[in-house]
Amino acid sequence: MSSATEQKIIDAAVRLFASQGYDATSVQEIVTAAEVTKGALYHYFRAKDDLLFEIYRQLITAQSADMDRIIELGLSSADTVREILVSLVVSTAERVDETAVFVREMHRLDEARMTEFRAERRRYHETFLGVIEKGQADGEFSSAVPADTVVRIAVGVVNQLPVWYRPDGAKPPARLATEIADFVLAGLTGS
Amino acid sequence: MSSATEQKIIDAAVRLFASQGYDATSVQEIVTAAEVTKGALYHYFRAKDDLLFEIYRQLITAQSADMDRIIELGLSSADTVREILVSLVVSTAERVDETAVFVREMHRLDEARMTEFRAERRRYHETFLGVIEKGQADGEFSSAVPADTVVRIAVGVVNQLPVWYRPDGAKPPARLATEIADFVLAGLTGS
DNA sequence: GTGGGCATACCGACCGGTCGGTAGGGTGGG
DNA sequence: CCCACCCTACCGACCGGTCGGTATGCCCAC
Repeated sequence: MSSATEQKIIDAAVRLFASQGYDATSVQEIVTAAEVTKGALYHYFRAKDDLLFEIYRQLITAQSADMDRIIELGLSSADTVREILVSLVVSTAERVDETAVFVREMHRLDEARMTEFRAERRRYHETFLGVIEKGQADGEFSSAVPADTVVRIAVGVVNQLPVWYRPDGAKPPARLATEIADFVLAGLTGS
Repeated sequence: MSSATEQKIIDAAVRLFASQGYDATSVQEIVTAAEVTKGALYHYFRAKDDLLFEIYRQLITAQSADMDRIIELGLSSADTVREILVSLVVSTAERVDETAVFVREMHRLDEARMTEFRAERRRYHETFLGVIEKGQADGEFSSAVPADTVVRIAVGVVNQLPVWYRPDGAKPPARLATEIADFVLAGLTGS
């Protein structure tokens, strides 16, 4: 449960962190943008980096839930991979700022949170990896390229999306998602 | 021409920026790590962010030169793409720290340098794009997926490489490069 | 002797975080 | 019904400390 004030602060923080970076954004800037005061911020958050962690948590939770939901559908390997990629690209496009912050400032987490976060990311990777390896074992995918490299490539594109994606660009997110999925599947099934 | 002191400063800066981030690294830390003093740093650089720009410049210059050299060989489209990818992956693996800094702190450049940098990156992208489009026009590659998406995917993997690549990992850079190139080429030629 | 290559001491701005205080809505004893 | 009490949400001036940058001068190679 998060109050309206709390969400306003997070929204402002995401926007500012994405455009200027975490360290370059002062707490004062955040509260000014959120139209609250420092007192309010430190009432809800113990420290500035709690904001970062909260942003990550929201993002990872949503992505993991998406993937789990898709896998449970029990589609073919190819369709599962396609759905995972499409949902990942579309949801990332909807949250470019969060993703940009996440990619750039991840390393600023403290030890404990970094460990927790790495575990969650590892789980995500290995689930995705499992889907591809199953497809290769079934003969549905080519085994020419190792599954872990394919996962790296897929995750790589998505994480770089904030660098070039513009909401007002020529290609809508769904189109981009389809193109990326097509390419990855062509690489998996071809040759 | 850069003096030994100048290069020591840049090397130390790259290492520290990569592990802690630009803002979280103080000028004092840099000069201590480089075993020089602030006087020396401000003798060679006008400001802290000159260091950033110098790091980018060295990276982009090297990559552009690599690509130009490969294109001049006049290989087939497939071999040209393969060589570009292999050289990109290998040289990025050799410069993980520089790439990590580049990806994470790029947005901190001031207006003028950002414009200059964007022009250089654009040139790189369009050259790569041209190679792929030529292959598609010749019928050597499939046109199923637009060339610009392929470029985005390729550059995306490389830029995310610092996140997961470890020099002491199981796969040597050349192996990784081959796998990535195989996958991209499978996507380009298949289906 | 003079200028490039530094060293050292220092400045002012700014930042994250604190802390004493307040406004206002709920609530329970009389 | 009401008022004393309290508690949550919030305010904003302020502090210790750090940081990028500068001013000044030494020193040695030419």
